[in-house]
Formats: sequence, C-alpha cells, structure tokens
Amino acid sequence: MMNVDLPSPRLRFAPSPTGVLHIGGARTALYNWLLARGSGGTFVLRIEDTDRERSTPENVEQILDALRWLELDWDEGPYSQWERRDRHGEVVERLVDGGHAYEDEGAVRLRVPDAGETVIHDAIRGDIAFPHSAIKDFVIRRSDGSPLYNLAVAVDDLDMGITHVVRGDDHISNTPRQVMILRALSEEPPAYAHLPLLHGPDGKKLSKRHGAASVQDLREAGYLPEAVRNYIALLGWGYDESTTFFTTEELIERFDLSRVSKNPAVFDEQKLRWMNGRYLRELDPDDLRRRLEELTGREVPPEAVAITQEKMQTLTDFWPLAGFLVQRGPFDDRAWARVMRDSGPERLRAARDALEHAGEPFDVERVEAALRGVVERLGVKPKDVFQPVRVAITGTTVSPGIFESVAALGREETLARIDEALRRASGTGH
RNA sequence: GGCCCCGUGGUGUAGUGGCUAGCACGCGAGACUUUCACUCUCGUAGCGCGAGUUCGAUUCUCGUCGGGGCUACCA
Repeated sequence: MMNVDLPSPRLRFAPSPTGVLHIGGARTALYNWLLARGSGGTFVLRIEDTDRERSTPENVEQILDALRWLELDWDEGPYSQWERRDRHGEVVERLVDGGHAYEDEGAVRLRVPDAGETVIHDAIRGDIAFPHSAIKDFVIRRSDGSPLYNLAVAVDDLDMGITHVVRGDDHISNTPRQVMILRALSEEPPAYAHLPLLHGPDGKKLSKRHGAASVQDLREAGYLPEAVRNYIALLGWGYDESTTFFTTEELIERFDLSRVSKNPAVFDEQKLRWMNGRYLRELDPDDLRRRLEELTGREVPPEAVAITQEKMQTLTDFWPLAGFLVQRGPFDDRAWARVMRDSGPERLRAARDALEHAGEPFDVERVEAALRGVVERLGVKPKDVFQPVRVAITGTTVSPGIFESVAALGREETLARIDEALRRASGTGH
C-alpha cells in the first residue's frame, strides 16, 4: 500500500569518473537502482567530476556504458557536479556570511566545534558517533575558488532532493562532515546507508589493481549482464537461507537494506562463472546466437549454438568449441598421438565408410547409428571409434558431442576431413 | 598515531541463548558417459582469541587480536 503523504524516495549513484566502473561501483549502482525501482522512487545519476584532471569525457562515457550494459537506467541526469560550481560557490559565501566558515590562507574552512559530537544514523549499522575533537576545521573551497568534495556532495544531495544516500563504506568518515555542512545551512540530512566495501583477494579495497574487476572486463570475458547483476546482488546481501537465483523482478521486490551484511565481501570469479553458465543454458538459442555475434563480431551458425550451449560457461568459450565448424584447424599433436596410434587409423577408416553409406538425411540419428554400428562390428569400446573421428574433424579431443558435431559439419566436409587425417596417418605413420 | 567500520568453512551467505550450525561456489570421491562440460550422489572444511553474564553461549557485554576505511586546498 502506498503512503501518499511520504514524498517518493530519491536515490542517486554518484561515481567519480576516474577510470572504468569496477564491480564495487556497479553493486552500489545496482542497490540504489533496486531501491528506487522497488519503491516507485527516482534514480538520479550524478557525475562527481570536480577533479578536472581525471574527469575526461572518455571516462564519463565508460561509466554510462557500463550502466547501460547492466541495464541500470536512470531517471534523471547525468548531472555534472562541475557544472554546478557556481551554486557551490554561493553556498560557501552563505556559510562564511553566517559565521559557519572562514577564510584561511585563501581557502575556506568550515568551523567545527571543539566539543560535542555528530551522530549519523546509518540504516545498516545503526547510530555512529563522531567526536568533534577528532575532526579539524576542513577545507570546503580551495584557494582557487573551486569547491571540495564534501561541500559539493552535501549541496548536490540537498538541491537534488536526495532522500537516501546509499554508498560505499569508505564514505562513513565523510558523512559527519557532510552533515555538519547541511546543519550549518539549517537543513536536515538525508537518510544514510553505508555498504560494506568489496575487497580483492588480497583483502584490500577493490581497485583497478585487482585484475578483471571492471564491468567492461566482465563483458569482454563473456559474462551475461543478468548473471552479473544476480551475482553482485549477492555480494553483501542475501534473501533467505537457500535462494541463489533471482530474476530482476524478484530482486526489485525482495531487495532490502536491512538484509545487507556489514562485512566486506570478496569477488569470486569462480562462482560468477558457474552462475553465468546456468544463465547461458537457460537462454533462448536465437538470443544466445545474437549475443555471441554481438560480442565476437563474427557470424555464428545456428547449429553451432545448438551443439555448444550446454558446454559453455561464458560466451568466450564458444569459438574454441565451435570453431571447427567454420574452419579447419591444425591437429593438436598430443591429441593426434593419443588417438591415431595402433589401429586408430583402421577404426577411423571404418567410421569413414559407415558415414559415407549412412542414408539421408545425414542427421544426428543416422550418424549415431552409423558410428555405433562400427563400434559393434569391430568389438571395441565406443571411444576407440569416436575419439579418432573427433580428432579428425575438430583437431582436438575436446569438442561438442561427436554425433552432433559430425551432423552439423555435414557429410561432405566430414569425409574430406577424415580423408585428410587418413592421408596424414599413412604419410607419417609406420 | 587519532577517529570509525567489520570479524560464521578457502569464497559468498543463512541462522539461533540449547540445532547434527543450513544453502551455494570451490575442492575431493563416485555415478552417468563418446571427450569436455552438464546433471546426480556422497564427502571436505567454519562461528578469530580471552574473560564475564548465564543452568547453558557462535548468539549478550567487555577486552584483545586481526582485517579494512578515513585522517588532502582527491573523490
């Protein structure tokens, strides 16, 4: 039931464009987005670009790109904090005029009382008290006139009507400063929630140093956005004791700050891989094919998707498995040596003949019947026949199912490749 | 150093003043099987430590240790 008396929540994601969006930032964006979508609220995007050195258009575009790929759409923005610098300057003036701030060597500092404390109410951690004795008068405007982070954030959150600030743990110490600025302006601070940081495998705050941790890296590594969303939602949050898979609708409905954990999480790509594989197998084949083409920029035969979908963990697993369908590769030496020794070539020859005389259509059923017939006639194990065929047509011992592979390749090309292998066997063999 | 946050298997989490501490990934073994993968079964491993409160603490309190964050005229 809606409470029409309460203003609808306004949340924001406010990254600084210092490079790529890593999964920690992506998770913060996701949580804000889920909260907004689950409450009929508004999701605001604001770029904290007051550091002109790092805030390049390319960096900003990277962030927007990553958010679009994750399908986290924003209702307002992106606002540029830099473009609001005149407004920030006005507020500084007001604080100085009101006696809350003063000039010091060209810069402006906020006056922090010597005694007392500022308490912030955190939705995840409860009340946190900061003794003023530990906070010195801090700079809110540089001597060149530009505003500093804490000032800009406080003013922007205020002006943009932000009701809930959900951000990383590393901002806890900044919060009392922002609250003090707001109070000096006679304004009430928004509600705060500080998420535990994501750590790298070394236990440190996640950064660019930690390998494939950016959203664009994950995209290039062949992960699906829905899998990434599901996975990162679970980094720091759990719904119950056993649910692992959530549709986006379920996440929107069930996500709740009160169930966000307090301790930092470590990104585990193994689990993402597993989860991505599960999502991949659920995909409609046409959809999967479209995504493969989009990522790899190569045309993908539908039958290649059909025979590899069960075996992929990420989209980048595709070509190594299915490449043989569009291109003859070299024979892997170890694979060749393993299957072509002894009577390998003989069995391959038998398989060749059986395939040549299998009827029409040359489909999975006929291929299987033909090859199993050879196994039976020769009185050998299935793999004694299948593996040589596999190596002959794919070059390696690892491939999709052999019947499917042969049928997808087609009779003509299959026979041609087997012939080539047989020639090679007789040329280099005994 | 000061201030602040956090501490359940290797990883992500669930959970309770009394349970065989649950689930998932990973790892190991087995089943299936034409390779790989999938799937299934079984197994592996955890409440940082020390006091206190209590009939009883993983759970509550204090301390301690450990990890992390902030402490910029960075964001």
